[in-house]
Amino acid sequence: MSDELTPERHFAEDAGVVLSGMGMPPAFGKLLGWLLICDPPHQTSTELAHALGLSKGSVSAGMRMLENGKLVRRVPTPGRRGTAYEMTPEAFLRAVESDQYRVFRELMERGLELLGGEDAPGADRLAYSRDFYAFIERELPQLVARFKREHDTNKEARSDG
Amino acid sequence: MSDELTPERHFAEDAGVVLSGMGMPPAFGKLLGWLLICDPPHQTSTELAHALGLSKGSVSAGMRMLENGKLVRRVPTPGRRGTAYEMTPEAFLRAVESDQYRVFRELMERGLELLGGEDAPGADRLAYSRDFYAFIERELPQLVARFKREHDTNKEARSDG
DNA sequence: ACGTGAGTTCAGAAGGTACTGAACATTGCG
DNA sequence: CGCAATGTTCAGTACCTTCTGAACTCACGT
Repeated sequence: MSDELTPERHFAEDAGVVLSGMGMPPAFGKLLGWLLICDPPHQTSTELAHALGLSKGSVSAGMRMLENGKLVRRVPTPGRRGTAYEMTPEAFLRAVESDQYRVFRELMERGLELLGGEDAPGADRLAYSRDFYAFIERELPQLVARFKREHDTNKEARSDG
Repeated sequence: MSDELTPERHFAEDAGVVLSGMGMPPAFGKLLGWLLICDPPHQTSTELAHALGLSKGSVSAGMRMLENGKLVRRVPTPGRRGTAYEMTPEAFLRAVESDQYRVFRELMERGLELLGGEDAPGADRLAYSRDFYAFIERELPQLVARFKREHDTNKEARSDG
């Protein structure tokens, strides 16, 4: 590992701090941050470990998490040794669409069952919150789709101009 | 603390598990879950501690966090001793609108600066992600507003019918 | 003004989690 | 087939966070 702090490395460390503040392991955030800006975009585990000063074990665990979340994918490395990864182009879109809202909605569904249904005394706030998360869960994918559409449109406009 | 597991208590414990899985202290989730369904809706610290089997210290810390996040507010308790809290009616709406997306966007702005601007080599993915979070940050409040509108409309329709 | 109950703060303990490093497995190349 | 390098697993460690319990402060009511 190099001890000098390149801008890339600096950003990866920042990402580690932010993500760990959200309950993820720091190494997870560092890997994600690095993969967001590294050149070339695909990196092997060894390269990642070296670039970020992490042990092979940490990289292995972190990459497994990233793969599970579909934030990263393996890329074939013909000729070269080892497995390389790169960030999914729409990693962050997926992260936002992800099931964090579903988890909340399900929690509240369970709560409504425990209380004895929507009309049970004291269930009004719970039902309202459940409705809200169901709404978000339903609408967010559409919002993301709209971003993609609008962004592509802008890109075309720029290259036309 | 009572050791029996009422439905309300059970739900609060569930909420503690879910929230702690998201990087929040378990006590924070328990308090939030309890306040979402308790009857009456306003509860003093002592009542909360008793209901959830938490120490006064934990309740104090947890309620401070909830207050900071504007998820809970103090309610005046004329006559009675102590401070009572109740959940903000739109607590979860606020939680979704909250600044988690801003944090990401700012992280990526910082990254772009470190790399030397939007056109720096390797900055394309970062710029795209930044655009995305900026978009979400902009649109989510509108989505939440739409939920409120539609929900109110539905309520009127129900009470009219 | 005093006493009582409520809330905050803080030090210490307990528990949990992430990281490391070494042993093991696996894959590609000579 | 063996060598070398890569990736995985796992036990141990170090760290960090949360919770408790006690001491303290504060405010109300009598």
